[in-house]
Amino acid sequence: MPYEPKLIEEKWQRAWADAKVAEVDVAAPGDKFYMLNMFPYPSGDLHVGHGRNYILGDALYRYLRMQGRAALNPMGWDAFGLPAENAAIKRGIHPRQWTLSNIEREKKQFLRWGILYDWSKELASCEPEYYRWNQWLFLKLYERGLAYRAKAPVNWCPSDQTVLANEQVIDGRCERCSTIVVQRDLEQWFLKITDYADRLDDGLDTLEHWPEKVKLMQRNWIGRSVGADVEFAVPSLAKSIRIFTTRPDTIYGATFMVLAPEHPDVATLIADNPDRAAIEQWIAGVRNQSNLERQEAGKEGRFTGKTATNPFTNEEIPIWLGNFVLMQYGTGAIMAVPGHDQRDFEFAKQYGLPIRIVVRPSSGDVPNAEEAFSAKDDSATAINSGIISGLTTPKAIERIIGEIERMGIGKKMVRYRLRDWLISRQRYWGTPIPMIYCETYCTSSGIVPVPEEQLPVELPLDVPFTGREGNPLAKDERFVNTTCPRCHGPARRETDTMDTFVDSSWYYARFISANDGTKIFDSALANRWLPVDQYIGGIEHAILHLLYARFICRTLHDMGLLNYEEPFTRLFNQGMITKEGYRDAEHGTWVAIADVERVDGKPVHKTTGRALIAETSKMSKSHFNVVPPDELIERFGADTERVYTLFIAPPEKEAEWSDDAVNGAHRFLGRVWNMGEQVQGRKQKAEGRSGELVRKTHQTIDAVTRRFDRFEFNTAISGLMELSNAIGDALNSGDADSGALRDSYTTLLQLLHPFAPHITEELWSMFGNEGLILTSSWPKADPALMIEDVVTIVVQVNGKLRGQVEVPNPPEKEVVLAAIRANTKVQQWISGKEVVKEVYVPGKLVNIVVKG
RNA sequence: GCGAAAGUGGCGGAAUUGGUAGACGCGCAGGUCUCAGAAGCCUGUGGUCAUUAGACCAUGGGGGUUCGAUUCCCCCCUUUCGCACCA
Repeated sequence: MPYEPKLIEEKWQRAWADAKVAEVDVAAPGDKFYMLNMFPYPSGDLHVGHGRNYILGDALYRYLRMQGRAALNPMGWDAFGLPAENAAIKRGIHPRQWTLSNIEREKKQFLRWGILYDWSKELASCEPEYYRWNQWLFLKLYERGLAYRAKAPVNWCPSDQTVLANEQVIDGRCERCSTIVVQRDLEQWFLKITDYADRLDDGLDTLEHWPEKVKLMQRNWIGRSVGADVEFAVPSLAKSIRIFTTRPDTIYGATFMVLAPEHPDVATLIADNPDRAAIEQWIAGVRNQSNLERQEAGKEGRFTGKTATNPFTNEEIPIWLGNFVLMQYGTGAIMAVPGHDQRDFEFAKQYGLPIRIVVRPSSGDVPNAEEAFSAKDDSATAINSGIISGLTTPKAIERIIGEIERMGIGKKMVRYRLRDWLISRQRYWGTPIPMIYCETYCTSSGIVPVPEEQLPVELPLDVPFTGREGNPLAKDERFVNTTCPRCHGPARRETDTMDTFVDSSWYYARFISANDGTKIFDSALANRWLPVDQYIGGIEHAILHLLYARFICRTLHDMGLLNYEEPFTRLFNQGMITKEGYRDAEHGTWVAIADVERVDGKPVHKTTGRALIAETSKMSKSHFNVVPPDELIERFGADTERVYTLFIAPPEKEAEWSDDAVNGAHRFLGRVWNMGEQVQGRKQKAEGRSGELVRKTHQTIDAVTRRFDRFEFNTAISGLMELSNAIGDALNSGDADSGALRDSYTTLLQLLHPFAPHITEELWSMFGNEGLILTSSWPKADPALMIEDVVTIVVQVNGKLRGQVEVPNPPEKEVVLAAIRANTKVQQWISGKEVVKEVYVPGKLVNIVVKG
């Protein structure tokens, strides 16, 4: 019978589903292993690039099962978000309907791939059963002072009438309509992640099994800087301005001060300046610029007309305003040390401000006219710096901070680049923020939280989607108008919804109690099953999602709901799948494959004849380079796609999809299939000649197991190909008896099962085995059976390969050297020469060093 | 600009601690089966020279350490990714 995946794959998918093999009773005892693929946004069609993530997770899941672990592998849907709303506007489908039908489609795709999830714990963040706990979490954060409302400059799209997240701003424009994004001051809800900056930074050190790259990205994002706050007196106004610096040791070189144009003291400073009107106009111009425009404008500044006193040199230094100083970082004011900061240097050059050298690099080189010496050089020394002259940089910093604190003008300070998390979205398809504004102001702010027992604040479903006028929620009077829970007077509901990153910051815990309508999750169970032992997902979530999840996990810890601070013990980031696509050589627009033809071997557009260039990039609809799994599965089967996907490259690396190379994986499975019948048909004994096959089998068990543990799926599969080749050789040569062949072959099936689950279940049952191969035990390698009878010792002369000798295992030095003396080829290379040295690496090689 | 990772055949990629470079697969070539093709199956396949035996060269480039370097150290080049006026 030929290998026809179509005839067997559905059958086993049904068998696994009927047996509910992946369902886990979280209350039952067992050697738990919680693995999790990042839950996807249900966008509709999945392609083979998406498949990589889930296929490798499923391979791991099946391996763990066979190892006897109580493996939990749940799946859900990150179901709120912008595309659903856009679909509603464009095509008149309700976001909920659009989302649910996408979920249905994607779920079918998972089934077709043969992926096993515990669907009894399925969740979707757009359902009230889920988002009511999102709201509950928000209330708890509010109670603890971790959720607050404040006016803040935000990205505002004037066309879509909404706030945009930073990641929705592409090159200064709205990702949806390409309108230039402007900064606007709006009242928004924030979560106080900055309170946890230190703990989030410190926690990274405990994450041994996270990729260094991700930890580094998070560290940079948090941007912890140790320095000092220092007050500079402004004598003419009888006040002082506070600056933050990481290099207080250069304070003797501070020859001017620069404030952000938004700095609150600016108005006072320029109040009596004759050029006040012009300066104010300049400030207004800067404030109106987008961040992008502001940076592209280059460094610009204005003199306020006032001076501050450098507390160490006692000089009066001018106070400037500068577009390169950010109000959101530090105190919005800096002491400028143009001798040792490149930015200050450029500004000083531009406006003719004095530059003073106060640090000598350890190399002794004096700074040149082109740049400031700002490198981190721990052995540089302070010069022209009064009390700290002669001290190395670290010592000088310590000393000067001591002096600043003694003088009472400042103190050591740690600051972060990280900002508080803005979670308000003027969008419909998200979790309503459970807050009420009392119109009679029964509280001082008028803000009253929705009482817990009134949750969930449900998203009304029958709202019109017209597109251009902002959030439909704000227009729904039935939703907006309510009564104050405190004073029962008239009140209005908050109409902003939450950033969907809130939904995904705690879902991993909800899976444990997915169907519990009484609480967010059961703490005892969560503490047993969490943290997640293995988290799998894309590198694109290296910062935001993972940082938010680590933050929320800590707040849940502080509420006493969880007894650990890090949600994910091990993290794995799979690489992207890429494929060649075509774009117009001139305009760069992507062209559908159907419109490409080759003329003289060069790609051109079929109808316009324009020249095209081939370019390999991330698989995506807009690049017209997606490979849909359906056709592939129809032709080769899901097992082939799975094996190819994992064989293509190491899983963490980017990999280019090749339609040709898929054949190789299919051929391999075809050979395994055909061998099954041959192995079964083989009856005779070939006595005592099975050693080699047995050895290869146990070596393969050992190698594949080790490679699995290290996520080296590509080499695990190549090892299985080697074993299958060895079985094929044994069949052809008749060198192994039927028992050894059977053992070796069924071992191959078990080792192959995590990669190719359907074909291996089929062959396993064909061999008359009881039960599923999935629930069989992972083979164990017997080290005694792995040992070779004979080992090959490599002989080098002066480090060059000159021959090899075979000796019985374990090799003895005397025997090896005797064999080498008997080897004429090797002797030719050393005869007549003086042997200086013989290096013997036991069991591996001999290197003979000769002279002359 | 700062930071990180990576450069190995025509291609994807292998190579425990420094110890036979190129496993496994794709592609290609030859053969076999077939009326023919497809699919199988078998053999070969880094480069140069040589009829062969074999020799030399070869892991981005250049140096170094070592009996021995894809692997360790220094310099340079290229590519990819992240951050980007964060004081």
